[in-house]
Amino acid sequence: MLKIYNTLSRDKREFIPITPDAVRMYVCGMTVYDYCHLGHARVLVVFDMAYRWLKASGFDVTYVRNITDIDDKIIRRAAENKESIHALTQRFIAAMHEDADALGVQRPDHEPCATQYVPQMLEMIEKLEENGLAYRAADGDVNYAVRKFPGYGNLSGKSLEDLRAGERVDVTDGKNDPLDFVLWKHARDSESDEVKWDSPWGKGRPGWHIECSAMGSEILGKHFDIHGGGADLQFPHHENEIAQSEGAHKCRFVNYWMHNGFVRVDEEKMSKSLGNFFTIREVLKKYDAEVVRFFILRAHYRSPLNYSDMHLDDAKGALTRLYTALKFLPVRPEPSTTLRTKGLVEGERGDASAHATSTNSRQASTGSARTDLMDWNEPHARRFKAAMDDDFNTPEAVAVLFDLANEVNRTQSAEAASQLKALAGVLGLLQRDPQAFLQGGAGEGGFDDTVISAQIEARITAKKSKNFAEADRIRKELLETGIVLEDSAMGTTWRRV
RNA sequence: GGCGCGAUAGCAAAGCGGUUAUGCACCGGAUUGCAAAUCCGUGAAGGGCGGUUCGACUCCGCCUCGCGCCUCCA
Repeated sequence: MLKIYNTLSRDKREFIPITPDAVRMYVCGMTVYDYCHLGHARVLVVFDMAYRWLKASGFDVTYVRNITDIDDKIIRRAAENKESIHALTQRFIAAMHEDADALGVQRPDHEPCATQYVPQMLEMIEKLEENGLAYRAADGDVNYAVRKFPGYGNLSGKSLEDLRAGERVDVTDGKNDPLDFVLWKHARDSESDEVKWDSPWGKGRPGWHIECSAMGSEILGKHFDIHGGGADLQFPHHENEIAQSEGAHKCRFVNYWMHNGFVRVDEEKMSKSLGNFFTIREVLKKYDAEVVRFFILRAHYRSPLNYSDMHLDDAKGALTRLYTALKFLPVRPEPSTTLRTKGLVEGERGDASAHATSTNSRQASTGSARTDLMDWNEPHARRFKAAMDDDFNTPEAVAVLFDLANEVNRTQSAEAASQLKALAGVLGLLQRDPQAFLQGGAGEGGFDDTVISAQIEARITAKKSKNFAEADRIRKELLETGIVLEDSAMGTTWRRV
């Protein structure tokens, strides 16, 4: 039984989908005007993990992660760069995909761009107007009348009074209440036609919050299961989404709200305004993408995650241990063809759901494709599943991986090795050829493979003639370039530090 | 100021009212020509003060400290 911590109820509860066996999930994605940083990487990886686990648990998942391709910062940046909005956003959407792909993030089922859903947004704003929740301000903007929505503040645990008491809310422009937010921004003369859309309220462009409400309901329906995003979106963004969606549709919007914790640098939130951010691609120059993914998954998604080279080094060492366990062992064949992949996915689904629905008969009929690949009754798998079902407790799940690695090293069991690879695969980890990972490294200079092989041969010759001084010299020389040699019964292998 | 989250061994990070988390580092042993890797073993913890309990790292209260949201932010 999967339990999810729901920000709305502030506790962990059993996950019950609206439609049996199906999950509809929406996650707030990126505003594309710059490269993604590690904070974005965390959202990508965390919800990819949730997506994978839901699928592995037998749910038919529809995952939507939007792209904000129109907003103040985009407009400003495009102007600075003297390029079109479209050129700018396309560039950074491509960059985002590169980064996400590198991190092993599966593409969502839908990746809608805000600019493609303006009609739906207009429709929603009109509904809000009809329902008496939106009004046209003197400056031409259309605003949401927050005080007219009774549940405002429920998600973030704030009351309107508390919010008003805060001195940080600007009392400006045409808002009836300082807490009201913009649904539709009127066009300014200075702005290019590229950011102007026709509307019943004249030319303009959508406010930020409306896009998620409109795209969510358009693609997933008015009421869906899971909505996620970074913890900083809890207020006001998600609070406003609720007000918009429930205000327009007059029905419940989302059942489970999930928020991931921040990435920090020196115990401070990584953010653009603080300037303490590292872009994904920057980090990937120094660390293997899988190390970064492992680093993220090794912490619980709701906890803060401190970034530093030291921690990445630590993660690399840990992942190395896992891959080392798989180094000499044959694991079951990779699903390389599409048919095979399809079979795997379906089997995964059926198998896990059979397990999830405990002891019924589905197991026999659906387990076949996957049974040889994954035995969910195996003790490690059970522990892994229990951990993941407990609000996606990946640190615990990863601990199971290490216990399995120990068993592999101890028993040299191909079954254990296969199980290790299969369970790790559920997290999007450990799917590469171990040698490729161990010998990969950042590839900053040093010897190439042929030189290394030659050196290893030379060392073996030296060892045979008991010339240990020479053998040690070669080993030391390689070590200085970051190559570690490991002798074993199977011969000498090497890896990069 | 309002609201919320957190404090676990040298570092990182989980579960759990009583029984080894896990990874890295450390120490001892096995293995190795020596290493590395691996295995076995030891050591190392729960911010402070109270309370509940036969028993608390785990529940409750208070305090201290840290972080976050209240403005764009993943």
